[in-house]
Amino acid sequence: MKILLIEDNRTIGQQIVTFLEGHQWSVDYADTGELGIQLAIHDCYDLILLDLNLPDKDGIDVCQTIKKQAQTNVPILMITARDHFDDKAQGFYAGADDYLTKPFDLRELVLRCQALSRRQQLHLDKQLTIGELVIDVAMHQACRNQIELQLTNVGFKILLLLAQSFPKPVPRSKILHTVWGDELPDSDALKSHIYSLRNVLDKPFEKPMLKTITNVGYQLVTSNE
Amino acid sequence: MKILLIEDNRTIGQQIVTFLEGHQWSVDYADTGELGIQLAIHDCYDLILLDLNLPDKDGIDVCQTIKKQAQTNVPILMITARDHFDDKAQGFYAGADDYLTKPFDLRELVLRCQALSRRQQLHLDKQLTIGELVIDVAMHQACRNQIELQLTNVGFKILLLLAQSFPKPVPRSKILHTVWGDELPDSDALKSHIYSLRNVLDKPFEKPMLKTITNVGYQLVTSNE
DNA sequence: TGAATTCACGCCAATTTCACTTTATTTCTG
DNA sequence: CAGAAATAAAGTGAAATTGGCGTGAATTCA
Repeated sequence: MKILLIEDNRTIGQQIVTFLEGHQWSVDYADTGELGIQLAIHDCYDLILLDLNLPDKDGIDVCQTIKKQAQTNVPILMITARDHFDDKAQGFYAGADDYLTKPFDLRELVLRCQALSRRQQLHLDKQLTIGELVIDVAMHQACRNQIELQLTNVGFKILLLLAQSFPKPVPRSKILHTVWGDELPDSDALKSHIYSLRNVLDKPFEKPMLKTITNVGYQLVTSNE
Repeated sequence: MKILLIEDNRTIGQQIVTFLEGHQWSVDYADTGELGIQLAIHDCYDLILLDLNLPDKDGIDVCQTIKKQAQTNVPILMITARDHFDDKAQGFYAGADDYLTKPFDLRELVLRCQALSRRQQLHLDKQLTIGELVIDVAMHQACRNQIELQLTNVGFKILLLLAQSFPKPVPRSKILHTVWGDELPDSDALKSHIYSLRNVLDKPFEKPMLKTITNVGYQLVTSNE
């Protein structure tokens, strides 16, 4: 899971980052609202932790801007010392998905992060069916028309991501992050993987399912289009 | 919104039901875990409020059973007096989407209900509708009269901007800036893109939607004008 | 040794440019 | 104050250009 933490207090920020990284999550850290917005819009995160009390910008504005401009529907968990009803109301109206008041138990933060991300990726251990394509996550296996696809590891990851986002297209950057995490390959390896994925997913069949959206990314489509 | 409340204490239950119904939500009420499970499985709710302290069954079990057997992936908000971390952890591991400890402000319950249902709704795509034109940002797709428009990347950007500003006209300079940023094309490329945008958006249809405002820019219009 | 990655080449669609036509707006003149 | 002429703005469509992406072989990695 890839998380963005927006928090001006570096001591608290570091503490949270350390704790979350202990859970095998990759955490980016922004100490100003402006930086937070930039990162949120240009990268793809699974979750954003937002402290409302920022020096340069109002946290509520930051939340609204991100919700409006981010490419994906990323959940936002607000962290703040303010615990009056009006503050919470303002936060939720601005689009927050959860609201935690300081001081809090770091372990509870983790629980709520998990709950939010779980909701995002609902169908993780079930069987996914997209048209004539069936993906079994647990079995690490995919079939099209009952014929098993001979996928490589990366190929499977890409296909799974595309299937989970179906019918929405997945931006290139999102695929890169999901497959390679923070350490992106130097050159464009994704292209080659898409190519070989097409060889097993599309080549042997009538109609292609993997569609390119120029300048954006890729998308799974079913025959009726 | 259709909500199921599972709560054994009838006084508290009635209080919550009344308050939620005041928000124009329809609330079903179950005072035992068994009844709650039955209702949750056979009806479709947008949200389930579950008190953990039930007489006949453990609330955690109820939560797990519902998550497992319900047809839809309905969000569950747990309500309980238990405030310890272990309790919360148990609740979240059982699949809870949010966790509220008694006593709580009923208005906060409403906020959290809204946040949960909103997140659920977001999975359905947000669409912009202007007259007979429908734009789906996530799908990167636009339809007029149910007919998909074959837009280029730039064409889509322009149309989206026009739609977002509807019914106001958008000045040329704004379009240029949105599509090309700071590095504007040397000659007047926008003219050509408007031309080709008209070819797909207006040509195949009865009435044009893309109107020129001389010396200013362009504007989307609906037929009744 | 098979999978992952890099690289170079080439195609093609999207974009840009340009020359020309049409339409709108202003200015000029009887 | 017409109505014509001049000027500016926008539309049209084809040709030129670019950049993104597909392709498959070569290379590295694990």
